[in-house]
Amino acid sequence: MDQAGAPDDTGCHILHIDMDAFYASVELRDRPQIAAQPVVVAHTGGRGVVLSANYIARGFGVRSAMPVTRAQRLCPHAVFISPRHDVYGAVSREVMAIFKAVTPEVEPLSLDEAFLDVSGAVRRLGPPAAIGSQIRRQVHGQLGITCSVGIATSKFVAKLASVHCKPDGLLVIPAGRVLDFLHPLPVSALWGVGERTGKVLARLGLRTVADLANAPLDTLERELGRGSAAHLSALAWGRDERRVTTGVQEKSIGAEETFATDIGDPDVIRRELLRLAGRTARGLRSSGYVAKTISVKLRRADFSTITRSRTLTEPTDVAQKIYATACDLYAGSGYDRGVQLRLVGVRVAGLSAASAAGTQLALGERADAWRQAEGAMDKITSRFGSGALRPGSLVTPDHSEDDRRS
DNA sequence: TCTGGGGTCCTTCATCGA
DNA sequence: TCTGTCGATGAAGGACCC
Repeated sequence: MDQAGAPDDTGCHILHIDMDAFYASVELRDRPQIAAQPVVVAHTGGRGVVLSANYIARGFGVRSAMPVTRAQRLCPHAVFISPRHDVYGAVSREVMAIFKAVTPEVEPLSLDEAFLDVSGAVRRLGPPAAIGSQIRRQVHGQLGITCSVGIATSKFVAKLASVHCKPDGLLVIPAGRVLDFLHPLPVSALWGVGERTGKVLARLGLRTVADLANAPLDTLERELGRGSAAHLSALAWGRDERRVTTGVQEKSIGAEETFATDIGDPDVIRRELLRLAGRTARGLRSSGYVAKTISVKLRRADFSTITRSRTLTEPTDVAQKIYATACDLYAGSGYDRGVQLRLVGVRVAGLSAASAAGTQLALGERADAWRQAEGAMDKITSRFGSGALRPGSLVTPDHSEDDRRS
């Protein structure tokens, strides 16, 4: 979908690069014998959803985030593959390395996409469109997968451009053509318009970005709140001042789990909280953070969800502390009286560098002992795998720790 | 149809201290 | 001393994204 002729990329220094059907493409690269078949990456045999589908499967109506059971009905002859997150992570690091060889101004958004500001690379590598083409060739040649590149004067328009030229395309939106490109699009194309906001806008008769751009701001404020109204109105006029930022700091770390079948037994729930607290604490330690606020998420069988949180007096990265707080919050929710749950989650926020918090942590001798013990466990699991060590309460005769997963 | 898991951001409400 | 106000902060929930 390359544009014919040389597009006018003057001033278009922002590139949005997005791998095409990333997980599925990696799987196809490693199994070329199924390249002509519909391929779906998902956890099967439970309550999983589709993580990625190749374009053949999409032709049957299969989409990301769709329940696996539905995907199986739509495309029963598809090849269903369990995800290999470690492989995707490794490919992602190679992709990001290619980007960083072009410019240090790289802002990863997820494993498979990033913004690049190439204003500093133009003199060395040529105009933005040429840089985009070079990156596409390099990703394909080096990694065997394809990507799409959107090029514009702002992040938001660059992102829409890459969506527009998928798969395996490159699209430049010249500075003077932004509104021509933007205004015919449906409002759902805007960042921040999901199912809920889409319904509100539809009720107001606003279907295209042009409709939204020309809507009275006070009406939008009344319906959506001041912040969202200003945000969407600015986007609808192509205004997006956000710069490409590198080294974005994480704000929270957590883990959650959906059970294969709903569970009401508080002992089982607490065991799950212990496991999730362990995963969360390991995430904190491997990133070098401690956290001050701990929250639990509890989702009932009918999908209604509550969260409960508590801020500690001192930050922690100790699983036992996170677990104890999570249990307290679970008890305080009243859900520990046999309420059937389909999901539990543990999340920590208010992150700060563990190195800066070291002296405070040492004040609690007991916490410090736990910390040292869990640090030793980290070393063992990093060497022998995550199954090598676990708290005694997670060892059951008939289940491995990870068998509970749907 | 039946909804994962990891996140961010925003809004609203309650509380507390000045 | 009492009351009202205001800003900061925390908690909770929801919408959204990939």
